[in-house]
Parts: sequence; C-alpha cells; structure tokens
Amino acid sequence: MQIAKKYLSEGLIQLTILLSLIGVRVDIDSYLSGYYTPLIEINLGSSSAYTQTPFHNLRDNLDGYSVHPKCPELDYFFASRRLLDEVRTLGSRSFPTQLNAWLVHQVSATDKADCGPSTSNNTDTNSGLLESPGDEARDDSEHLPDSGQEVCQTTTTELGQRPCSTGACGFLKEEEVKVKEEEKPAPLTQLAHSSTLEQESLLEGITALSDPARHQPPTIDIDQHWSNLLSLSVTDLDDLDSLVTERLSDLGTDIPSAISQDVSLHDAMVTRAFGVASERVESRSVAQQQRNLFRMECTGSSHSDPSPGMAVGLAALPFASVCNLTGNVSSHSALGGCLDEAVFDQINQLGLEGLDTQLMGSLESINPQVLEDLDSDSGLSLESSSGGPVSPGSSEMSSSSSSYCEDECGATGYSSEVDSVPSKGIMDYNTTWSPIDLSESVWHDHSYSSPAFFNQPSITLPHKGIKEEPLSDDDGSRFDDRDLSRDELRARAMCIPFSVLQIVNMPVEEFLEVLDGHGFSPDQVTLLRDIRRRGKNKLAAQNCRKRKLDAITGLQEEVERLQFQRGRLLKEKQLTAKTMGAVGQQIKQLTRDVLARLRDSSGRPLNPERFTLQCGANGRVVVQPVRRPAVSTSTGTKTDKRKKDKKQ
DNA sequence: AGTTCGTGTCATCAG
DNA sequence: CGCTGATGACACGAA
Repeated sequence: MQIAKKYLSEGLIQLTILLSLIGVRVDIDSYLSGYYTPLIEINLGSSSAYTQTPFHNLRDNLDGYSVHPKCPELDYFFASRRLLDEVRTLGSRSFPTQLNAWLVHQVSATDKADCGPSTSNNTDTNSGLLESPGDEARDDSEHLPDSGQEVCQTTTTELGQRPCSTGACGFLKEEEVKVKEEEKPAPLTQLAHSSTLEQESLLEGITALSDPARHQPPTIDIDQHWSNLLSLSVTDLDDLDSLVTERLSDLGTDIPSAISQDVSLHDAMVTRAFGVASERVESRSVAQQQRNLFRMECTGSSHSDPSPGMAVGLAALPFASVCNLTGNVSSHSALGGCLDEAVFDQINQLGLEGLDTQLMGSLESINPQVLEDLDSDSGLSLESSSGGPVSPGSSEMSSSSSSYCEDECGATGYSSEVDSVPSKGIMDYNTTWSPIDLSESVWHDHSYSSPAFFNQPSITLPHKGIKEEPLSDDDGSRFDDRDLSRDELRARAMCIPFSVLQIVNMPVEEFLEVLDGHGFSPDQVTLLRDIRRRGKNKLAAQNCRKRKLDAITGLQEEVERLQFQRGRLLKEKQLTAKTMGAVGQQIKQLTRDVLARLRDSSGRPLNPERFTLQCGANGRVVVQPVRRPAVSTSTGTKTDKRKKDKKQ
C-alpha cells in the first residue's frame, strides 16, 4: 500500500509539473504533507537532545545491544536524525542551488525542445563538454558522483545536442534509473515554489489588468473582468488568506521531505558527503590507522562518525585496525570488511592467542620511530605515554614500574600501550596479568562503547583461581607499565589481583563475590570500590560530555534551519502583502467602473463614495450603501463599548 | 602568561 | 539500602 501510494505521489508530482507548465495549478501539498509527515517528525523531532539517551547507541548498534533499556524507541530517532544531520551538514543553505540544478535537469528530461537555451547557458560554464560532445560527454557522465551540478550539465548537453527523439540517447538509457530518481527532487522543488510562482503570475496578471496601456474599455469586457475578479476573490483570495498558515506547514514539509524522501538527492548530496568522507578517510592515513591501533585515546570524542559506514563501535575499531594491520595496511575497504559481524564472531571465536601473535608480529614490524610519532598526538591523559611499546626500557617509568612489579605483588605486565588491542573484550580471567593488559584501553577510547562488551568475558570466563602469572623478561620489556593509571598503580600497591577494567566491568554479583571471597583487607575493599566507582563514573562522564556536544550540535543546526526558514517566511510575507495590495487596488478600480455604469432610480450614476459592491457566497454581486460606522476603526469600537457601558 | 580544550574526579541526585 | 547512571563543578595538563 505504501509503495502504491508512493508511485501515486510521484505520478501526481509529475502531473502537477505538466499542469503547472500550462498554467494550471494542482495543489497536492496537502497530500504530500500527509505522505511525508513521518519524516518531518523525524526531522523536527522533539528536542530531546538532553533526554537521557545514550549517544553511543548510534555507534554500537552493530553490536546487538544498542537499544537503551530506558528509551529504545529513541534509538531509531537518533539514527534517523543523524542521517539527516549528515545531509544537513553538507550545507543546508546550499541545497536549494542543487535543487535548481535538478530542475534544469528535469526540464531537460521532460521538455527536450527547450533544451537549447539551457544548453547554451550551461555551455558557458561547461564549454569543455561542448567541444567534445560525444564519448567524452559520456565519459564525464560516468563520473556522475562528482557533483550534482555536473550531472545536470552533462545531461543537458547531451540532450541539447542529440535529442532523444532520435532514440540515440544511450546515455539516457544507461542513466535511466538515475534520471527517474533524479526527477523526484524537481517536482518537490516546484511544489515548494508553486504557490510562489502562482502568486507571481497572479501579480503579473493583476498588473496587466491594471496597466492603463493594456486596459481595455470597460464597456467591452467588464463582465469577463468581473468573473475573473470574482474567481480570484473566491478562490485565490481565500488562498491568500490562508497562504501564510499554509506556508507555515508547507515550509515544514518542503525541506525535510525533499531531503529525506528523495534518494537521488541524497545520493547527490552524498557525492559531496562521500567526498568529504573520503577526504576524511584519506586524511586518516595509514599512520592514523596505526595510531588508532595503538592509541584509542586520540580523537574518539572529537570527531563524529563521518558516515554510517564509519559508525563503528568500540568493539569494531580494534578489530578493524588489526585487520588493517595484518592485511593490507593501506586498504580502507578492509575496515568495512572487518566490520562484518561474521568476521567479529570469527575473531571472537579465535580467542586471544592468534590475535596476540598477529599483533606481536605487527608490532615488531613497525618502526619504533613511527610509533613514537604516532604517540605524540594530543589527548594524552595521565596514563598516556610518549614512548613506543617496542622501545625496551625507553622510559624511566618502565624500569621503575618493572621493579615495582617485581618488588610488590609481581603483578607485572601492565601496559597501556596496547590500548586498542582488539582482544580487550576477550580477556580471560585466567590470563589476568597477561603481557597484553587491556585495562587502559577503555580509558582512552572515547568512542564510549557499551560496557556490556567488556562484560561478556567476565560472564563466560570464571575468575576463580586468579593468579598473577610472572612474566618473562621479554614480555616485561615489551610491554612496560609506564603509563598506568593512578588506580592501576594503587591496585598494584595494594596487591589487588585484578585490573581496573575487570574491577569496573565485572557484574555486581561477581564484584561482591570478589570482595567477600578473596580475604581482602578493608583498605583493599575500599580501594576496589573506589576503583569501580571511579571507572564507572569516568565512562559516565565521557558519555555525558559526548551527549552534551551532540545536543549543542543539534541545537546549532536547528538554529540554522530556523533562520533559513524565517528568511523564506519573510519573503513569502512580503510577496503576499504585495499581492494583496495589488488585488485591493484592482477591486477598487473595478468597483468604480461598475458603479459608474449603474444608475439609480432617478437615472443618475451611483456615487462610488456612497455605494459599494458586495459579493455574496452564491456569486451574486449586490450594490450596498457604504456603512460608515462599520468602517470605523478601533476608536469606534471603543465608543460602542462606552455606550454599552453607559446603558448598563 | 592567559585561554581553551580535553579529561579525570568528586559530589549529588534520581531511578 | 546499595548500586548505577547522569550531571554539575572543579582541578589539572596540554596545546
């Protein structure tokens, strides 16, 4: 049913365009507004930016537990809104220009005979296509995603030189689907401006009527004028009265429906978006990808996901990074490939060992200098380091911490250098003090993934019999614990055989069992509780900040959208006032003409100052004497009120 | 040296 | 009552 309605809508739109070309107006705004209302709701949705909805749902929806338990319905809302925002961020102010470009294309597609002038206009800016009309134009047409404007120019050039009536429009046949899709925005645009165009035509008609040069003698065509005027007053004036209110709703429907409904427009915008995204992706060079592998703390909170495809959750990024490292490092497609859910499952099933060996090989194959350069980015927290993981004993902290570990509980192997090691979610409690301790990964990863990711291993893997496994010298030198958080240091100092990540992310029951079953001292219990509280609060703070930034961004976009809408409404208001003034003048003129030709009982012409014409609902025109008191202004009403008060 | 930004932490409240 | 999330406020370090 919805599909049938969609086709009906498209047919109506095209029919409306054709009718508008011959001057007939068909108002399907109401129909369209009803049809696109859900999208409007999405676009203008409740300003719930400050609602307690976890933003990371948008990133974690690949993981299967994206829906917030408290407000799952907003997940879809934010996802839709994010997509709309991405379109908007491409330049909401500039998309009418693109719509004009679509209009050019649409005219060329429907009215091929008129392609000549438009082609000449386009060739002014695209003369290169004229010089090489044949295959080169096709070649250019194959680069459609470059820009929407180029699409239109190419198409019109093709049409102008080789009319499709010859049946030789191979390009159009090839792009038939695209053309059909690209026709959608144009009707919407015309619908958006249909009323405006009609008003302009009305104005032209009125000025033509009031033009003394064109003004015909009233004795000839006065009835026809009156019929026109009455039709105006009955239909169009009503429209004018409700114009502003209609436009209020229409404006609300134009932009979002045009954006969200039309796929081709979205594609055309995506050409820009893809350009931007590709630029971002390209700017994220191999070094940055490697940086993401070794340091998750860099830019997670500072940049939003450039595209839905890049909306990778915390769980996805490390795996993707590993895939890039182990495979083709410079392959961007590998990122998307690694994001596949099945790949994740397979990787999860692989466990730590394979990944560790792969990671070790990758780490050793990387130049330490590169790692140092990578690590010199901003966003370093207290736990961050400036040294590379493969620089043995490069810092003072490494020696101190290593001795620290040896002297104390032997809880060696802490390292925050492997922040983004993909196996952080696959930790085995039996390997709690494995050389690759991922405890710090979450602290620097500002993608704010759901903690459930970390809870998975803790659920499946028992923590009983946790023993610190003394590390070999190689492991200890490879992953020095020079960048431990304060809580990690405290935990070590208190001989707590758990990492901060484990303490924070283990279930409550398990945490209570740990507190009770390990014979911890009160200080140790206090520290464990503090570590857990701080860790959870840290994640909460990160979520809160990200949510706040998203809210600010959303409000800014809302302000821009409303400013744009205000400008349009002001223009509509001015045009409406102008139209109303012109219509009023025309009514006065015609009234004078009619009254001048009417005679009273004594045969004298009626005085226009004393009589007026009233149009009834049935279309009859009646001469009525002017009722002065009724015309009086507010002062008259005041006097009436005073009289009434006196009577009372 | 002052400012801005990002981050961690604490206190507090509500569910 | 305790746990947890959310959030304002503050402090600190880096750019």
